[in-house]
Amino acid sequence: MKKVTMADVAKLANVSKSTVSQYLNKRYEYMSEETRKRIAQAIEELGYQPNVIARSLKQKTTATIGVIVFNMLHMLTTQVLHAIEEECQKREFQVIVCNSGDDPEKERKYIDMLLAKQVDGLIVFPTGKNEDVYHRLVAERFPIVFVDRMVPGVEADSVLLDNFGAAEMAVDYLAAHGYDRIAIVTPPLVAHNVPRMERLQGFRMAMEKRGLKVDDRSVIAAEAAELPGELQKRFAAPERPNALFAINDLTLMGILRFVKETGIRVPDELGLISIDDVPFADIYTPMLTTIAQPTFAMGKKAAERVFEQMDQERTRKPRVFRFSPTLVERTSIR
Amino acid sequence: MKKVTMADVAKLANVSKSTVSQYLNKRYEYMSEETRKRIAQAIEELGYQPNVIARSLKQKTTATIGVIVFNMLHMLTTQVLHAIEEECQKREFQVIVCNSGDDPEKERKYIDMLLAKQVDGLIVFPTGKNEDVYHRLVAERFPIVFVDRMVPGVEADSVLLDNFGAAEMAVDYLAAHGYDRIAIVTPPLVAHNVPRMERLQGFRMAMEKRGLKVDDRSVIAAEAAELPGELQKRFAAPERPNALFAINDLTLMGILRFVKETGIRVPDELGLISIDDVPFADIYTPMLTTIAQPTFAMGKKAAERVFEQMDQERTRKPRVFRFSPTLVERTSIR
DNA sequence: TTGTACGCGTTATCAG
DNA sequence: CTGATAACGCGTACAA
Repeated sequence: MKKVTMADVAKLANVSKSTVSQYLNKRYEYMSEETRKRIAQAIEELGYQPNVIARSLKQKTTATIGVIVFNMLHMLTTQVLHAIEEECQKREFQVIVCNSGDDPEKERKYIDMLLAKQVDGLIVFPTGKNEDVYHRLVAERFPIVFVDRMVPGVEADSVLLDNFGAAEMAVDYLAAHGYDRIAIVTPPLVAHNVPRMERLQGFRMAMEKRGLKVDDRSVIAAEAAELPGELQKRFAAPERPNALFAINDLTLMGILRFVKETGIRVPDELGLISIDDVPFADIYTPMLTTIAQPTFAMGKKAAERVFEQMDQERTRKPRVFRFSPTLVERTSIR
Repeated sequence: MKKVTMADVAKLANVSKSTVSQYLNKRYEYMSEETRKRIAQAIEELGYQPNVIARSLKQKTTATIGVIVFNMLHMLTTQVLHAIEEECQKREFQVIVCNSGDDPEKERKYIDMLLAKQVDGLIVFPTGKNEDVYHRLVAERFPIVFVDRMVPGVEADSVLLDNFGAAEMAVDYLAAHGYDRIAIVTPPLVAHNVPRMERLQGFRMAMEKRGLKVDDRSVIAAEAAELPGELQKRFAAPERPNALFAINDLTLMGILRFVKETGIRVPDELGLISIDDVPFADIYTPMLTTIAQPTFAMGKKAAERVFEQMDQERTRKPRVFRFSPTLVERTSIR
């Protein structure tokens, strides 16, 4: 049933495979009106569909890119993916999506599989732990771009948030609104997680610049599940913070849970700001002031860059694209 | 650089291509320990990666399935996709994700592209408007399963929520808790959107069974953006509802926006229940009572079914899998 | 146990 | 303008 091939079309149209191939590739110029029609009709009649696999084998290109993310359920991922897909759609490219679950082993395996499948490019939200693979890819000039996180030492295009700026923005806004005991809330800090560290650095610098002291108690780091408990502890101690800066939506959730449990009043007792513009931000009471990432633009840029790398042979120096966050003023800050 | 092929390995190992092929396909049995080692080493040395495309051409199978969704940003989609990906991972399959944006044209185009790419199966959140294509696929016994929505008249595996039961569950729960003027809130009703219609039917039946009257004013249908306005109107009129049943998360958002604007007190003035378990359900005040879809199980089942269809030649009669929703009791109902 | 030769469906080259 | 014929990289009878 699906076995109708170019040869069949050729036979029916009384031409050779080559001619049919020409036709399919729109090289009509050297073709009589007549044969053209015959071929068109034969194709129609047989319901012929070209076999892309065969074409790929010959042309060494698959019109496919691979995307490896570390958490499919994360909203950032979803939105960036969406933008990537949209950009690929324009080019008639398709996207293979893989979820590494932030496991370097899986990531490596996926990269291998995707390469074996001859994808034309790769967009990776990297675990950061497979430097050797990344290096090899870059050395081979294989089109690749990192998103959200970068890998220090690997010279590849990277599409990132201006994490430093985002943290600074948070502190400045909080400080400008009269909060002086600000704590940053984050998942556990691990060195290879660049955005996390950058946000922390940005926080530290901004605090110092503002003359606000930052000590152990200014940074609250915990796994999402433990966060409410951790916060309880911190708020039981003296000099409790009067403002919290959540590094991402997940920690925000933890904070909100804590707030709900204890009944602390936001924004009067506690100012709240976070990175990532959660969908319920303006439905919550109070409405949540956030620092939004331009997820769509980031996804789009990532896709554009792979394509550019594919198109140009020459060795363009890899670039790091820093995207500016947007402050969305709402009412979780007085 | 990436041009190292089986022939190269064969040459270096001093064997023929076939032997290398044997090796790669783990047919070690007919191979001396010695040659095996030589091949292994040659592969290592050259960094050889088999070319899956060539293999696919020969074997007519690509270890790839296509998934076409109508809204990548919807949470249901994300979660189902996640489950699908996970299931594919076990089988070493990969997933090409396409977003139709609920546009039948795009859907059709994507199906064609995926078939041309020789995917081994298809999972579709169908727009419902391409019956001819669906029929052709089913007639050809091409592995396909529908998710979330089904297409009446097309005999294919479908993985769906028990929409009827979900609506009934909502009404029963509301009624049991003393609410008697219940309205259903939904996006515009269009006949080909099966879940929407099923939920409406379930609502109607359940209401009648309970002896609750349902008239024009019991169903509030509007585009997400217009919803708050529509609700305003409805609540200005006499006999305003004292409970709302949101058909999905999007309409829930509209309701919440309306509630926030008008200051209506939930659950005292207004009971609230909705299908889809939004992530902020237990963070919101009051905590939102919801009817959760088993998204993960649904995605898993969908993947399992494509695989089963692929595995068995014989014509199994297509089945419709109805998944039961789960009531998550919280406090938006008194 | 290993090698030869052919086929998978297209595209590219180069005569005709 | 059209048609042989040779790749593309791999799998596999069949032969040795």
